[in-house]
Amino acid sequence: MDLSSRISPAKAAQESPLGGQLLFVLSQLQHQFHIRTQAVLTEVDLDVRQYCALAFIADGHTPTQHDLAHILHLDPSQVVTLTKGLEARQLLKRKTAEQDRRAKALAITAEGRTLYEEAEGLVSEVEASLTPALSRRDRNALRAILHRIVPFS
Amino acid sequence: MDLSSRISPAKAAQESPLGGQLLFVLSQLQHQFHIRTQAVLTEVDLDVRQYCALAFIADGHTPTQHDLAHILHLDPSQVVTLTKGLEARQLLKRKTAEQDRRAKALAITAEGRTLYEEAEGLVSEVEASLTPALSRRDRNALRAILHRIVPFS
DNA sequence: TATTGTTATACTCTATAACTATA
DNA sequence: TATAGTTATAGAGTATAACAATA
Repeated sequence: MDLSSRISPAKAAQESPLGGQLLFVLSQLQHQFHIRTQAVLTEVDLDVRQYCALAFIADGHTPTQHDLAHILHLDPSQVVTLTKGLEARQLLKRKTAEQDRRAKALAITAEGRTLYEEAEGLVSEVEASLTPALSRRDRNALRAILHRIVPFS
Repeated sequence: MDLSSRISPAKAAQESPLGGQLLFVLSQLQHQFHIRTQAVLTEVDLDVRQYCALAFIADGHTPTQHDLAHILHLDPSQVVTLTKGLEARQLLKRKTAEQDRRAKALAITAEGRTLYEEAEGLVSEVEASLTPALSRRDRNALRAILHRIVPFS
């Protein structure tokens, strides 16, 4: 079989019409971030979803489960499992919100913050390793561009 | 309840540690592209996956199912369903590859190309609508940056 | 009457194993 | 002996419906 006539699938994709579309490029990039982040987070026994939940509350603000479901695009029923799991490990607390006794206010614990900071270091390394061609300034510029495209939703 | 003291979940996420991380920003952006593309593609009765498969072969090259599985990060068994569905609609042909009779060479049909071109127009509109703050030149620059980060995998 | 969270469950999607044909 | 594709099925992940408590 004439191997020399076959280019790699990756190169073929890049050169095909698919390779020029943001839909695809973003999907590929996001996929790389996800699997590589998932891999490093095993070191702190977290998955990407748990990490994002901790990152969301790491600055000390206390959103509800509903808020978390909204920003992570999860069903509220999935957030129950997610937050209970983190609470069982003492990484966050779920306390009845005083303004609305139906809601649970999510608050990070001291242990949660410590673990988050360790995890954040690992995730930063992934970010750096996936953007080797970019300086720190370039990475910040990219972040700004991406924010400008969709100012969250 | 004091609504004025509660900011929106989206704004809270943007201002939280989460909002500064490429992992999250890319995930959000990719999610927007996916759901909005999925929505417009109903007009041509395609989903995002089918669209990507057609885009991959739209330039006339004839990858195998294995190649398609690789670039779309799908299990080979899923590609069977995907490609058979498109073949049943005469949008592509699966013919035994002459160099390797185990493999199926995927080739777009005339009808497939016509439908793809229509779909591509719809997807371009989504891209434009999601990047309103960017000129066409800026969008190309972004594509280039993203390609530079991860030159496919 | 609507909303938050919760549970149980149905549903969908993905991964696995076993197989055929070919290399 | 390994690989491409295929099928059936197991497993994981997600969405739905019904409910309790609160607004």
